[in-house]
Amino acid sequence: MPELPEVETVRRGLEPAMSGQVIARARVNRPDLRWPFPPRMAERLTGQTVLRLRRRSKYILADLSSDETLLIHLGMSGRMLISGDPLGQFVHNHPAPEKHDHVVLDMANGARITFNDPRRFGAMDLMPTSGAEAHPLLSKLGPEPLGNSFDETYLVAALKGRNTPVKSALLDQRIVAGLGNIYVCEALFRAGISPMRRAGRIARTRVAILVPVIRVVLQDAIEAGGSSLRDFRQTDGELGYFQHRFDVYDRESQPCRRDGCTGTIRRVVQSGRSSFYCASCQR
DNA sequence: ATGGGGGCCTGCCGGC
DNA sequence: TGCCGGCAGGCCCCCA
Repeated sequence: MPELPEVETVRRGLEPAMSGQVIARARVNRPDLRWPFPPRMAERLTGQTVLRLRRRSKYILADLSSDETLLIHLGMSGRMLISGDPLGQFVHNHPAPEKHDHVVLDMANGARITFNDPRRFGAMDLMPTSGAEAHPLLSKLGPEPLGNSFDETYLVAALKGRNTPVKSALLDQRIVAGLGNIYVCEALFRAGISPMRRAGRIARTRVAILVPVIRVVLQDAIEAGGSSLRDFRQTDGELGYFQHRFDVYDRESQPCRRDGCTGTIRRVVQSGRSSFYCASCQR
């Protein structure tokens, strides 16, 4: 579900409750999500201090005082909700447990972090902090789209010779890590590039436009607290609101929002996923 | 190597 | 009101 902006929103939401704080008790309510949890996960979490919370692509990484790192992926429907009174600013107590509450972390500061994931496409794992980037889920990821190494030169080279539609190429996490269906659609609209265009056949000048466009879309979405369509919630349960700013995603048959364009947003299916675009604006 | 499709799960929504 | 098919923001794996 959550793409880079949603994961970053969750990471930022977790920071005040978790960063620098001790996990007093970890409860693991089932043996697996998408994959089995690592052995003795609850014991390995209990008593550890969370040194810091990082994000890589759509993964949250919690570095622990045990020199292990907890990897968290929200899959399609995963939520990390905070309850309790970590900073003395909330009056409510922990809510009643809900179906699909799979992992619960009680922090020594009184905060409770609940991982809820109905579809169980999410994941958690533990690995040594040193060499975490070698984890099988992380080792093949491409550059961070908000990082310095993602630039025109890189993207031109990465798309070169690719016959696949640019839509599929930008969803490929080995090319750039963190984009999903929504933000690829939105970025291609802002760049005026058709999702069906072959990745290797985009003029360099247009790839040069695409790079900053991707960055700005993601930054705009982070500032808006992500997009909430069906499942996504921030750590306080609030909705993000970037969905109100979509130009094309989920806007089939609605008018194009670009000034002066009289086109209509269309939906096509590309490798099993919906693409939304304006055929007048995007070539 | 590259590209496309299936499958994993549950929940929700629209149509009948 | 109830049932059923279709669909969903991700990602791994297999096949051609």
